[in-house]
Amino acid sequence: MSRAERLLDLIQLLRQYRYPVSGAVLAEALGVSLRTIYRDIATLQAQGARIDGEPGLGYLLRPGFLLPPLMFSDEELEALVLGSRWVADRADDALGAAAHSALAKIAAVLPDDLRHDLDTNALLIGPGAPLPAAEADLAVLRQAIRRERKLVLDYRDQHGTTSQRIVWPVALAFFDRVRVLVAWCELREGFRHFRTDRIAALNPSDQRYPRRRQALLRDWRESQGIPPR
Amino acid sequence: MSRAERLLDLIQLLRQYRYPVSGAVLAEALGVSLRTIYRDIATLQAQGARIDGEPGLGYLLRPGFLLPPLMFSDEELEALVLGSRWVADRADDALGAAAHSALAKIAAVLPDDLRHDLDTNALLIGPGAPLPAAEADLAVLRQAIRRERKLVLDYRDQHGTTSQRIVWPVALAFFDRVRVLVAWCELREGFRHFRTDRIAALNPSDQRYPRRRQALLRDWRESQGIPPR
DNA sequence: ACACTACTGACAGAATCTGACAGCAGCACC
DNA sequence: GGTGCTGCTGTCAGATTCTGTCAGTAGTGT
Repeated sequence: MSRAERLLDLIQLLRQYRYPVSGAVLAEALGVSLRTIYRDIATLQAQGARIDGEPGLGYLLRPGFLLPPLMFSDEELEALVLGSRWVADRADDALGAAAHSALAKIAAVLPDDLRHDLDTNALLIGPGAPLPAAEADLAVLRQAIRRERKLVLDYRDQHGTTSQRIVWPVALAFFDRVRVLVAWCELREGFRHFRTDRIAALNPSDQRYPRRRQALLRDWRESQGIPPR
Repeated sequence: MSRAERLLDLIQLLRQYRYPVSGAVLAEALGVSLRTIYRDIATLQAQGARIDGEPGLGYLLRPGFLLPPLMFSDEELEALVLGSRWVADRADDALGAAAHSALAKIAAVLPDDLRHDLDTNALLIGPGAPLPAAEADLAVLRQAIRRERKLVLDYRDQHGTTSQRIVWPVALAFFDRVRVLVAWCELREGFRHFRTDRIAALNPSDQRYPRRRQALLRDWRESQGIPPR
C-alpha cells in the first residue's frame, strides 16, 4: 500500500474513535512502524488536520477538519449560489475559483434532493459595468489584509501624480465599477481610500502592522459615519 | 506537493465539475503529467471513489463520497461571506435574510480560528446604483421559478402600454440596476424578458407548467447565444 | 477516416519513504 | 522517587515509490 492510501486510511481510522487512540494501535492497524505513524500524523497536521496528541493518552481528531453534513432551506441555497455566482463574475479570479470550490464542497455534503436544487438554481448574474482592465492583484491585497501586513504602494491619484506610501490595509470594498482598498496611510497618518486600478505597483511586506485590523476597521467605520453591522 | 495532498486536491477538483473533464485538464491544473493523473485516478478508485472514465469524454465523480470534503479554506470563506453580503445588500429582503442564516449555519460547523476569520472578514460591498423603488415581489417570483408554476403578469412595456400575460418563469437575472424575469410567454410563444420594476401586478398560480425548467433554461441559453456553464 | 480520449506496460533516474536506534518530555500510578 | 506508558524528534542507509517519457491499444463521437 502506498503512503497516500495509508494516509487516507489513517484519517478514516481516526474519524472512528471518539476517545484517544495510541500511536501503537494505529501502527498495528496500518501494518507500519510507530515511527511512521508519527510521520504520517505530522503530514496530516501539515495539511490542516487538527489532531491532538496527548502524552500518555493518544491521538484524537478534533472536529473541523472535514466538512460535516449540512442542511439548508431552498432560499438559503439560492442565496449561496447567487452570491457565489456574483463573486465568480465580479471579483478576482482567485476568489471566483474559491467561490466555485466552496459551492462544490457544500454540494458534496447535501442530501440528494437539496443538491439537485443547488444544481438547477435559476438565479443568474447579468453582465455588469465593465471592470477596470488593469488593476492591482486583488489576491495579494486580500492576503495582506488577512495577515495584517504592511504594503508599499505606488499610487496615481486623480491628478495623475504618483506617490509612494506605506499603508496598513484594512478592508477591500467592491463597487459596481471599481474596487477600493481601505487603509491607514503612514504618510498622512489617517485612513485613505485607494482605487485598485490606480495602484501602479504593489509590494507586500512581511512586517505586521501594530494595531489589530478589527480595531482599525471600527475606527474607519466611525470616521466615515458607517454604522457597524 | 506530496502525492497525498495531490490526491485530495484531485478529488476536490473533480467535485467541481458536473460534466466530464479530460485527464489533460486535470494534469494541467495539478502540474503533473497525464500518466500520473491516470495513476492517481486508479489509486482513488481503488480506495473506493466512484470515478467514471469515459473514453472521448473525460472523468466524472459520482456523488456519495469516499471522504467528505476538507474544511473550507480561508479564501473560500472570504468568497462565501462576500457573496452573502452582496446578496444581503442587492437582492430582495427574504433572500438577504436567507444569506445571513446560511452563513450562520456554516459558522456553526467551523473551528474557532476559521469562525474568527469569518467574523472579521474585511471584504465589503460598496453602495451601488440605486435599485428600483417599487418592483414585483421577488420572493414570489423565485418561488414560482422553483416550483415551476405559471404566473399571470400585468406588464408595462417601454412604451407604457400594459398587457396581461401568462408566463412560465424560468430564471431571474440580477443586473446592477434592474432585475429581469426570464420566462416563456404563452401569448407570444417565445421567451421574453420582464423587468421586475415594470411588473404592475403579479398573480402566482397553482398550475404547473408543462415543460421542465432545466430544459427551458437550456433552450433559452441557446436562443440567446449564452454558452452553458 | 479522424480527433479526442481513457488506459496499460516498461524503464530509469529522482525523490521519498521506512524502520531501527537513541534520546527527551509529560503524565499517572505505585 | 521510580516505573511504565505515551508523544515526539533526529539521523541514517537501504528499500521503495514515484514520475515522466515513450510506445501502443481501444472506445467514442464527428
